[in-house]
Amino acid sequence: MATQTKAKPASPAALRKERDRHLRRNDILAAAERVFAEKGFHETRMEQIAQEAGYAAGTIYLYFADKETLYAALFIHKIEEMVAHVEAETAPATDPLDGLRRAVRAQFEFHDQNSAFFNHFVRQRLHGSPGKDDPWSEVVLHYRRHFNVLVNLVERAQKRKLLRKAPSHLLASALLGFIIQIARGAQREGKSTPLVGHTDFVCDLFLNGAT
Amino acid sequence: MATQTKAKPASPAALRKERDRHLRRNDILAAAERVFAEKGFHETRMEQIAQEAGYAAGTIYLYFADKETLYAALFIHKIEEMVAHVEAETAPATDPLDGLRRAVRAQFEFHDQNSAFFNHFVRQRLHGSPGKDDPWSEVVLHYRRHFNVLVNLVERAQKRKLLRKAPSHLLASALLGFIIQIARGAQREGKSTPLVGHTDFVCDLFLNGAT
Amino acid sequence: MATQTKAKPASPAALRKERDRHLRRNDILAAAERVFAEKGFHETRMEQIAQEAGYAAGTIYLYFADKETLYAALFIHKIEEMVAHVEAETAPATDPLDGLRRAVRAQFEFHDQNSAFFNHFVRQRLHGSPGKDDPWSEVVLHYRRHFNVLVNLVERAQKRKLLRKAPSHLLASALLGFIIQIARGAQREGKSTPLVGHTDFVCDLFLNGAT
Amino acid sequence: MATQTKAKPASPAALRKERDRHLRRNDILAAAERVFAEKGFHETRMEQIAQEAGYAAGTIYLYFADKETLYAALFIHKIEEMVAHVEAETAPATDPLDGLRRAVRAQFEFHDQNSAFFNHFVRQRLHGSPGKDDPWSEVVLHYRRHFNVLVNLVERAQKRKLLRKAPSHLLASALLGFIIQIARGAQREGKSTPLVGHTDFVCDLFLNGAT
DNA sequence: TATGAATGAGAGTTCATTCAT
DNA sequence: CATGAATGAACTCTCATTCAT
Repeated sequence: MATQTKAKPASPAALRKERDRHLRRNDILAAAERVFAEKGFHETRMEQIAQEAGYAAGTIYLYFADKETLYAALFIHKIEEMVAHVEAETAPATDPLDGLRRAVRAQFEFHDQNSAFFNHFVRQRLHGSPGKDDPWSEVVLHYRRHFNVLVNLVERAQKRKLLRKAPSHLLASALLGFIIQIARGAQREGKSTPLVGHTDFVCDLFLNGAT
Repeated sequence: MATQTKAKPASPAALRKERDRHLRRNDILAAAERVFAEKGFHETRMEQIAQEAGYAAGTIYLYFADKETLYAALFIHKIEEMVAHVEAETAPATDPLDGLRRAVRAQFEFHDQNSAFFNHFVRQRLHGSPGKDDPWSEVVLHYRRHFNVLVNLVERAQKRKLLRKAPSHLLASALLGFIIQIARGAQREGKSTPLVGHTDFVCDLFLNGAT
Repeated sequence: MATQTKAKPASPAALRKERDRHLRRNDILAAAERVFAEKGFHETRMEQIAQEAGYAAGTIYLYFADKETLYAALFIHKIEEMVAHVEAETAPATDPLDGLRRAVRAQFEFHDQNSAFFNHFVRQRLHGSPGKDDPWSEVVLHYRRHFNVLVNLVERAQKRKLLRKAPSHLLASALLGFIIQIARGAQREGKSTPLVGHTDFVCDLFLNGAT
Repeated sequence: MATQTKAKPASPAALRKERDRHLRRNDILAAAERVFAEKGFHETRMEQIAQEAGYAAGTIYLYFADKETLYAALFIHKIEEMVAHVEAETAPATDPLDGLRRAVRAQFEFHDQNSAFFNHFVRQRLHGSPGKDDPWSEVVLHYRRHFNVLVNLVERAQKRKLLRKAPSHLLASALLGFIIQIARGAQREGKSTPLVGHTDFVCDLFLNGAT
C-alpha cells in the first residue's frame, strides 16, 4: 500500500526523502526482528514492534502494508543478508571445494550471529492463501536464491569432477540439510557453542561419507 | 483434564467404556490431523475439527483440555506412529548398515504417507511458555525418542566399525537433516513423486560422501 | 418439570415413593446449600452440587426444573426454617415485648448457625424476568411471611400500648434493618463472635432510642 | 490497565487529553450504570454498555481492564458521589444531632435519586477471589469511608452527651440498617413515594426508641 | 430411576488496522 | 508525516441441560 519506491527520484530533496524513508523502514525491520525472534509471528503485537522502534502503532502502516508483509519483508531482508554474507565469504575461494567449505562456514557464522532469528526461520511459515499477493511467495523466491548459491557451487565442483555425478539440488540439499539439522539440534539442546566449529566435520562428512 | 486412563479398569463395563473413549479420542485426533495439516495451528478453528469429527464443538473438550493440548497430542500420536513404523521396518535388519538403510526407507515411506502432516512437523512450533504443564514439552520428549532410534543404529554400526568415529548424534543429525531437507524440497516444488525412491541415493551419499 | 408432588398418594407404596423422593430432594438441597453458600449462584456448577450430593449431574433435574429453581427452592427452604425457628422461640413469650426480644434473639441464633448462607441471603438476588414462572417470585412471598412475623409482634405490642403509634411495617423494618446490619457488619469484619450477644443491646436501642 | 492519571500532566495538550479521557470514562460509567442497574452484573453484556455509551465494544477496554473492574469502578464512583452528597449536606449542621438528621435526609435523597442503582448496591456482590488485585477490595474500602461518615457523627454526638454510651459503630449500624431497610421495603413494594418523607420518623425512632 | 456423554449457544476480550487530527 | 484512539470481527472455551441407555 505504501511500500513502493518511486521510480525516478531526481531532485536532491526527493533523494533525501527517499533515503530517510529507507532509514526509518530499517528501524522498523530491526525492531520487528527483535520482537518476532522472541515471540514468533502470532504472539507478536504490532504495538510492541512500534514501541521497540520508537514509533506509534499507526506509523508502521506507512511503511508496510500489514503484519504479514512486514514479516515477509523481514525474512527477505535476512535472506538477502545471508546470501550477501555467503557470497562475500565464498568469493575469494581458490577452487570449488574451498568455495563449498567457505559456504558452510559462512552459513554457520550467520547462524551463530542470528540464532534467535533462525529459530523461526526454519520453523515458522505463514499460511499463504494462494492469492497472487501473498507476501510469502516472494520469500520463497529469495529462499531459492539462497539455495542456488549452494547449487551453483556444487555444480561448479561437479564440472571439475570434484563431486560425483548426481542431481546438484540433491547434493546441495544434503549439505544444507545437514547444516540446518546441526543448527536445530544445537538450539534444541540450548547449546551456546558456536556452530562454526563444526565446519570441518561437516565438509569432511559431506565429501567423504560416514564410513 | 479427562485424558488419563484409569489405573485399574477391572469390570468389563469399565473396559468397554475405556475402549470407546479411546476410539472417540482417535476420531478427534484424525479430524484434527486433517484440519491442522491443511490450515496450521492458528488458522484452525476448533469448530471445524469438531465438524470434521462429527461432534459438537464442546465435545472435543471432553477429550482434550484445550486446543494446544490437542495439537500436542496429535504430534505425540504421529511421532509414536513414526517411531513404531521405523522400528518395525528396522527390526528385520541383517546388519547395522542394512538397518540404517531400512530406517531411511521407512522414514521416507512415512513422509510419503503423511506429507500433509509433515509440512508442519518440521516447521510449526508452539511458543511454549516455560510452565511445567506446557503441552509441548512432552512432544519434545517424544521427538527425542524418535531421534534416538537413528542414534542407536548409528552407534551399533560404529561398534562394528562400519561407520567412522564421530559423535553419534552428529552422524544421525546429518542423516536426518538430509532426509528432511529432501522431503522439504520435494514439498516446496510440489512434487508428488514418492520420496522412497531416494533411499539408495541418500544412503550412498551418507556412507560414501559426495566425492 | 418434575418437581410437583402428586395430589393424592393413597397406596402405601406410593407413600413410600413420595417419602423417598422427599429425602433425595433434601439431599440435593443440603448439597446445594453448601456449594451456593461457598461460591454464590453464578460460580456454582451443577456438577459440583451433584457430586456433593452423591448423584450424577442429570439426576438433579429429576428433582428441580433448573438451576434457578433449585436456588429459589433453597431460599424458600431456608426461610421456612427461619420462620419456624423464630415462631417456635417466640411462642412461649409472656408478653409482646418479651416476644419481640425472643424474636430478635431467635433471628440472631439463626444467623449464627447459618452465617455462610446468610452471606448470600442478604445480597444475592436473581434477576427475575417478570414472567409468571419466575422462581424468585415465590421466594418474595416467603420472605414476606417471615417479615410478617415481626410485623405481627409489633402490632400486638402496639395494641397493648407498649409501642408507639406508627406504621407497624416501619417499626418492624427498623428492627429488622438493625439486625441485618449488625449481621452484615460482623460478616464484613470477619468476626466470629456469636451475634446473639447483641440481643439485649438491640432491643434496648429499639425500644428506648439512642439518646 | 489504562485507568491511572499521570502524575504530572504539565503541557496544556496533555491536560486537555487527560480531561477528555475523563469525560469519555464517565460516559462509559454512566452507560454502565444504566445497564447494570437494569440487568445486574451477570446479565449485562459489554456490547450493550458500549452501545448505550455510543462506543464500539472494544473501546470500553481502553478505559477499564475488564467487566469486573468496570463494575467495581461504578460502585466506587457512586459511593464517592454519595459520600460527597452526605458530607455536603451535613456540613452546615449546627449541632451533632442536626448533623445526624441531615445525614439521614441526605441518604434518603440519594436513594430517591438513585433507586435503580441502589437496588444492587445493597444486594449484589462480586465473588472476590482473594487475589490482591481483586477490583472489589477497593469498593469495600470506599464503603467503609461512607460508613465512617455516620460513625463520626455518632461519636461527635456522644462526646456532647447527646447520645448514649455505646460502641459508635453499633449505633451507626442501627441507623444505617434502618435507612437501608426502609429503602428496600419501599423498593420491594414498588412504591414511588420519595423516601425523604421518612426522615423525621427515622430520626425520632432512632433517638427516642419505639416505645 | 439414574446416569453422564454429548450438546451448542453464548460472551468476554484481543488486536490488526484505520483515519481524523 | 506521524499519531494513537477507536473500531469490531473473530474465536476459544464453559456449562446448563438433554436423552439414549
